Amino acid sequence: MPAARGFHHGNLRQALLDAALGEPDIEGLSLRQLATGLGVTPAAAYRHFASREDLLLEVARFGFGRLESRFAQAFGISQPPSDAAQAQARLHRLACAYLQFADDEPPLWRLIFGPQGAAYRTLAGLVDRSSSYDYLPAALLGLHRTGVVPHAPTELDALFAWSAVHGAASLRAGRVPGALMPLDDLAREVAMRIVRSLRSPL
Amino acid sequence: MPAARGFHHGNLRQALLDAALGEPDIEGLSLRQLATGLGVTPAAAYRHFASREDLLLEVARFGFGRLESRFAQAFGISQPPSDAAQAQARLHRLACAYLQFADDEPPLWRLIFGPQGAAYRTLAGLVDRSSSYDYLPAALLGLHRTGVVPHAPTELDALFAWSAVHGAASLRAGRVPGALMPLDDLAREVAMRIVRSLRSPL
DNA sequence: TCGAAATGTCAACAGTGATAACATGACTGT
DNA sequence: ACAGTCATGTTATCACTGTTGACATTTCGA
Repeated sequence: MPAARGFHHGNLRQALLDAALGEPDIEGLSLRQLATGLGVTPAAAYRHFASREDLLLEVARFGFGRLESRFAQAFGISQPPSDAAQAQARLHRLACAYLQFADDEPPLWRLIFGPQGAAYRTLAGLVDRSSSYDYLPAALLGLHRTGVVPHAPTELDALFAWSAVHGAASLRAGRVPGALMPLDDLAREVAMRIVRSLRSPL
Repeated sequence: MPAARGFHHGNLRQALLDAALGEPDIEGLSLRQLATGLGVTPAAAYRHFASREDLLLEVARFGFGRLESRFAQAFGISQPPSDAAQAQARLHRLACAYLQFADDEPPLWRLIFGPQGAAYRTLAGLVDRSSSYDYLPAALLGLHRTGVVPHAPTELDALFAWSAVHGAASLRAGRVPGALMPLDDLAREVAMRIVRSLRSPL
């Protein structure tokens, strides 16, 4: 258990993580710059992280936590929605949270969902056992329970919904022109169409 | 105009591009390794590319061309579909092409749609004026013309469709468990739900 | 044929991740 | 209070990277 302030620098580990979080291009950061920027020798970083990759993995882990807490807050109290409007609002909030994360913290977004993101996610064991998987299906189930949607949503329905939201966030993060509308509008349009895809007959 | 075979190596430029295409991690490639692997001095590469980034940009340009040609082939003859089934098949083929590209050439996919992808796309000026933008809207329009969909699809409809397909491809490329079904099935499910989202009332 | 342009080599620079050997601050048990 | 041990830092160094400038050679056109 590291003391609140060590001797030379005082929890350098956290300082490195914080500095990494402040970097505009996390994947491209330089350990040496980070260390010297903190007034410490490059080699000092290796007392706290086995490698550069290890640092990035830790940052990714933190980023996932942040995303998941956004989800949790957007999901709201886990009581089943009593109202159709409530159920739809919940889905809308989830879409907003996803998009907002991409908007608020592009470096973290790129780190997590970028090319190496898959590696980070699996190495950190963070997606497969993450409850992030569960928010969307739960929201869809709420739509069914409140009568918005006739059939109980399947796993494929959830995957489709996730694809749509994730895709929208990706296009937005990628500055694709069409996706650069006010965030709330985009979220609403996406959520609305997900609902439509679920209640269309056959 | 470079001769088919130069003197020392013979069109080194193309050889470098080809070698880069064969690399498992294009963004992370080493110019020196690439050059020495081709039996040539590192500095030689700079006779053909201003920088490493310039090489990657060229590769990205090529990759976009490949993706677009897949789209073109999937779209098929540009005659308006006479049949509802034809219109739906066209959308399905487009989804397949997108997913297949992600499946067939992960390195290119990551390069193009990864974190720096936006930079490459804009620097290369390849997305904004690319006809890749037009295939999906055209396919949706075909759905309307053949009576599959009641209303003429809007730009937002096209954006949503793109998000769904792109998101599915991203999740698949990211090895998200749910997306690892046979490609054809995934494409079918996604295309079907896009259609549903379009023909649902209100 | 001869000069210019294209294309390569060589040598060097600064910057990077990483490691081994060493130094020192800070805690811990007696 | 002291001695020892561990945690944490420094120094020096390695191999590797992108990039550049000065030089060499090959090819091609006037």
